[in-house]
Amino acid sequence: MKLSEAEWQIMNALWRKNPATAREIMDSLNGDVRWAYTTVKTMLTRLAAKKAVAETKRGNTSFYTPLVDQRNARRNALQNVVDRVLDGAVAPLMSFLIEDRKLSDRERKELIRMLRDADRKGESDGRDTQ
Amino acid sequence: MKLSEAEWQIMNALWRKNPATAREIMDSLNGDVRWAYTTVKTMLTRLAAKKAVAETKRGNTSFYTPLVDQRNARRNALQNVVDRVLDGAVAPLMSFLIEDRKLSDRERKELIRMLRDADRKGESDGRDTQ
DNA sequence: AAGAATCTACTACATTCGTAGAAGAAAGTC
DNA sequence: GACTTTCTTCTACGAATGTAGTAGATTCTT
Repeated sequence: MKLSEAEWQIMNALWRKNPATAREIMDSLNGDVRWAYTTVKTMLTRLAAKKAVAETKRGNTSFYTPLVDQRNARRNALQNVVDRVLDGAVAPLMSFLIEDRKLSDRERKELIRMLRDADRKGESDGRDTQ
Repeated sequence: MKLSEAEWQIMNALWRKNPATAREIMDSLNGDVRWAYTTVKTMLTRLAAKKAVAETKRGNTSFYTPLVDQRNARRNALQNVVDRVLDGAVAPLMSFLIEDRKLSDRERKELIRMLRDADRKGESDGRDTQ
């Protein structure tokens, strides 16, 4: 499942509120996105065509629901970025997280904790993906 | 500077070997990419048009050089992914790194170290971006 | 019920993207 | 020098993307 940037906007709105009508989605789009109602409808129709969302009618109004799992979709997108953009390396992802200071103290500490856990696990089964 | 997926392939090849001719780039493209020579040329022409690469002629052959900084280009791309795909959150980036086990033991340990450093820094200036 | 507001389905249209092919010029090979 | 290989520049072309407009059907409002 490959989504365009505009489609991600819609999906993110839908994941936030589900199910939702086209208008609700339009209203909950992120700040810098200002689309005509019919633009939103077009995107939804396209997403329905590629089975990324389901469309259910009640009265003359359609309600939309995501059919793809958010976590999964994101993982695929990230993997794609690693492959295509980062040329397969995850190191740039780490520097992005750390050097570009996208993390709050809380996030940083949480990440350290998660890593320690993974570290313990990694040692026990001795895996080394690199 | 916005690059398409195909353009990333070219740029990554160019960053690996710089300067390079169209044929060298073609030959050093990543495994799953098999483009006709003229396809590579087309991409290079387009990249030159958008000032992402410079083209210099020697004899009847062009040599190409990246004009955009790799680190920078990647950072922008990642920021864009965070904004559009991850809806502004970095948490999914962390789980991707950790849960999807993209890290070798070495990378994991390195990451922990980097985080500790950043952590110390974060404490001293008391910043908390979240 | 008449008019206003809202929905839907269809159509549109310029750009960008992926992916070359053709034809002619230049260079390498024997 | 003739033939082969390789480069370059131009042109092409369908699919995907971003971004709606129109017109007709429905529903709400008073």
